[in-house]
Amino acid sequence: MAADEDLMDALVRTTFRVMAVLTRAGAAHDLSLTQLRVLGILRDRRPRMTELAAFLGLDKSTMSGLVERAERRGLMVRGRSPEDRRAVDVALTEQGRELFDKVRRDVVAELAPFVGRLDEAQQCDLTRLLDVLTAADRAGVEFASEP
Amino acid sequence: MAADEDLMDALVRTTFRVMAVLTRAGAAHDLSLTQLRVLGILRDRRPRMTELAAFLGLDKSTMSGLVERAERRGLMVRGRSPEDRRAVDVALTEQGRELFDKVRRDVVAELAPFVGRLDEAQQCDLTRLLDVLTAADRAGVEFASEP
DNA sequence: TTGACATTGTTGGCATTACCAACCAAAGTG
DNA sequence: CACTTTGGTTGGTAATGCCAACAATGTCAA
Repeated sequence: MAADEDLMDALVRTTFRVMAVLTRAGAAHDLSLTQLRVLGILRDRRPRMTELAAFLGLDKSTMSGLVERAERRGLMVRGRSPEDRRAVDVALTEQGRELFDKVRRDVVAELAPFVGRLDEAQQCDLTRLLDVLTAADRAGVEFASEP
Repeated sequence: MAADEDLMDALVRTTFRVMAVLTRAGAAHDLSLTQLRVLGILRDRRPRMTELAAFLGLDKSTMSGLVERAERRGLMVRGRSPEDRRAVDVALTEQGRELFDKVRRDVVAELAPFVGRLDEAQQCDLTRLLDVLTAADRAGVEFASEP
């Protein structure tokens, strides 16, 4: 059996498993996977709507609704850009940041049992391999702080 | 910085990246991520509705709609179980299997550039590490054929 | 055997996600 | 100043997913 296809299967399996963790952790705080991701992106950025949509691979109109609901919940704010009065900048509120950090802690706790199956050296190996895998196109996939 | 949190970040990043590939490959054939996953599960199983819902972590009623639409498209069939006349067995049709295989090929092609960044030895290492990570609870996360 | 209870799946109602097409407003271009 | 492009919103539709309520079976105790 081809090594690369085995790897792809493992990647897909892992993806679904991590997705389940993120979905559940988000849902515990009434956040969809997408909303959670938006919060993560906004954590260290202040993009405009179109940028955000491009990051996520979503339509502009989808972003409108997404941000609108999050704003109504007090998690984000929209403000017209000073430079370009058409553009809308999106930013986290303090409340949004706190909520994200809370969910992030839950995620870390839920992933711990899995990660704990590896010893420290293996963890480093795995991290490095995954970094290589996703290198050079990490745009828009940030969830956590920074490298 | 803690090795385990670095790893979790890498895992989440990878998850979003693979998810994007799966979503796009599915969408190219009018399949949502969830539907694609259902097809994958049915590939070597013939579960009843409740089992399927449990696999996916979804509500029974969600399954009803999901399977109903897939059946209307000719991808699956539902049949009352012979043993328990309340239960409904779900199975892939030939067409469903073909569609899944087609999408799977697309996914393999789209993942190839990423996987190709690793040499064969690294691929094996990564596969093994991911297998350890998701070991013992691979239920419901199968996408591809079999270990 | 019958009556209480549990399980299986469907239905209806709702909010969210996501797309597209159409639109307004602001910016850039000739 | 027209003309086009860009940035976002709105309205319409379909799909996803939850919950509560329900019908039909199955199970088990009295």
